[in-house]
Amino acid sequence: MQAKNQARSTCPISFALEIFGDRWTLLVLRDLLLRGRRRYRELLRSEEGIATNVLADRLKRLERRGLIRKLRDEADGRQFVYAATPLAISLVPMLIEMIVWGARSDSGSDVDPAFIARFETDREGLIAEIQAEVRRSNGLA
Amino acid sequence: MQAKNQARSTCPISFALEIFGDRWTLLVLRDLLLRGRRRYRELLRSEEGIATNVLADRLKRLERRGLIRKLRDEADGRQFVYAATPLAISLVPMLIEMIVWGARSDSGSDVDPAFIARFETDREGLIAEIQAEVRRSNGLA
DNA sequence: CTGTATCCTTAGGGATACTG
DNA sequence: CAGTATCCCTAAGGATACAG
Repeated sequence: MQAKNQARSTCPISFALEIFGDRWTLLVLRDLLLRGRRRYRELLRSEEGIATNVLADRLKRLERRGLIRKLRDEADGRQFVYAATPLAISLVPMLIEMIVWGARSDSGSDVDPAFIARFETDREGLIAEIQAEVRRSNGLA
Repeated sequence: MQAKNQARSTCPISFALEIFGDRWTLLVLRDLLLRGRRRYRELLRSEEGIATNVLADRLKRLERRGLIRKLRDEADGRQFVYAATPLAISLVPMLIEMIVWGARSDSGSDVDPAFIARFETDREGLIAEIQAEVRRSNGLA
């Protein structure tokens, strides 16, 4: 008896939603990919106030799905860090589009205008830079 | 006493998730924006099998949020159609990125390779074309 | 520090019957 | 056709105490 979720469709959006179609997963990925948070406690203290059990659950799911890996901190062997895999890093373009959409749609958002300007004029470069930064910080694990 | 959801953050991703951070909303938007489904019954018979009450609820939320409008069908005054607003249409780039990510990540997805090829070589054109098609079909309401 | 374990409550959502 | 209205049940998720 294989794990049978819920009648998997062949639609890629449906597939994506299986991974981050909930209220918390994408916020964790945001913190990992765009805010350089790599430790449990860092992820825990995000503005939205995720609960400890929920965070633990999301980290496990993301690891099972191959979006993150849990590594021992090289600087301090007693600590752990979560590193984004290439699969997660390839999600950056979508996250950027979501940020830009949200920033344009919500007057109450606090996105740096320089970020939007950069997006308008050099989308590819912006994405490449963010992805490079994640890879770099992964290397420093 | 204003409607107070849940400690709104100023993050645009958080904002976006308030609108479509669940298992169904984005599928409805997919059908409206990318599959030309405009009627209740059309939206209802998507492969994922949304329940009638859930669909009705999502359509109301989307209308309240300004992503769709419910219009009388001009061809048949007794029927209704749901039309994507510019706000929803501006979500197309993000949806496209999600599709491409899902298609690349899921071997079981059934995305047309020609779609991916077009994305690789002419992303802007592809997006513009899809958006134009939605606007056109809205005009025909 | 990095989580587990519990408890408890609510929202989400499937099934289905029904209505204008 | 285009939804409403229920019923019912489970999964999601807060709060908090505890553990390695």
